[in-house]
Amino acid sequence: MTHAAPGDLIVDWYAAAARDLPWRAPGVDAWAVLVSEVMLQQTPVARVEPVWRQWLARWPTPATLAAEPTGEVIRAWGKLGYPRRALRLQAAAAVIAAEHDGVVPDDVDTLESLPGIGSYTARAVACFGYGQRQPVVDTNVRRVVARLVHGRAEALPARASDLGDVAALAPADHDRAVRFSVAVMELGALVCVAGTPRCGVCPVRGVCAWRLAGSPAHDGPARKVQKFAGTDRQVRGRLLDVLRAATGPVEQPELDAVWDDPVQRGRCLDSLLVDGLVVQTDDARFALPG
DNA sequence: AACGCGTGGTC
DNA sequence: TGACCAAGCGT
Repeated sequence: MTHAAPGDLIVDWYAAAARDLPWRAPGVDAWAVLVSEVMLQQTPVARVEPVWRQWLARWPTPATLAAEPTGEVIRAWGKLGYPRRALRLQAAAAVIAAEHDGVVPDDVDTLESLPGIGSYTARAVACFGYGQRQPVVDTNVRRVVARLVHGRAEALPARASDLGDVAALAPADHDRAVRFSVAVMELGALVCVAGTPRCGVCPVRGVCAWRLAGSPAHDGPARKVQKFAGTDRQVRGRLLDVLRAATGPVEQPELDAVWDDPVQRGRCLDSLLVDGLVVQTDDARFALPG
């Protein structure tokens, strides 16, 4: 008797267990997929959903986003976090509009050359947006591969061989291989999670190298969790929050009120100016870019 | 290659 | 309750 390959088990599990997410609906185009993928970089699904709907209703094509004042784009990004992503997404839209006839490229290398689009996002767009057979490796997938294939408790740092590891798990059939790429991510997001994995409901528990090894604890160094309170990130967030809420340019004292330490405050405001998230007006006030 | 970059939910 | 976590990217 033959055993189903892990990739097939994961695809079949996905058919029954996948979340019903709007960017996975039939007819969602590559632009909508691209917007979702950039928003989902480090931001949870629940917070992305409403903003993604608003963006696609407002900017249904790359050209429409490219034509918008950047301040409006930053404002519409809202509190998704890491607002430089909004800047880069608009810059990518501008390249798509100017150099690709407004059509999101379907080639991984071309996608990867766009601002804010790296290895993960390029492959996600090619696979989810264009139905290509592509290994798509994010943190969830690296964790699944670490356990299922390598018998380790936690993901290793990203490395070039990740793509081959995932490709080796994919079913031979084209359509199933395409679905496998999203399915293995979903498995990592719902079952093979970072905290306590739900091995009892895992479709590949019987062939998982980590389980078969007795679920050994992670041996390497614990990865350090980044601080937030008191960091420049927090200060930048507060400064930008004031500017997003304002209808026009704001005076310096209004920004000074968000943080006591003038040195750190000044450094953060300057970095926002350097990033292009904030501009200074002729009369020395501050605003989102026009 | 390690680090900086936002925000809010969870246990 | 604060540590941990969430579909990365650029430098």
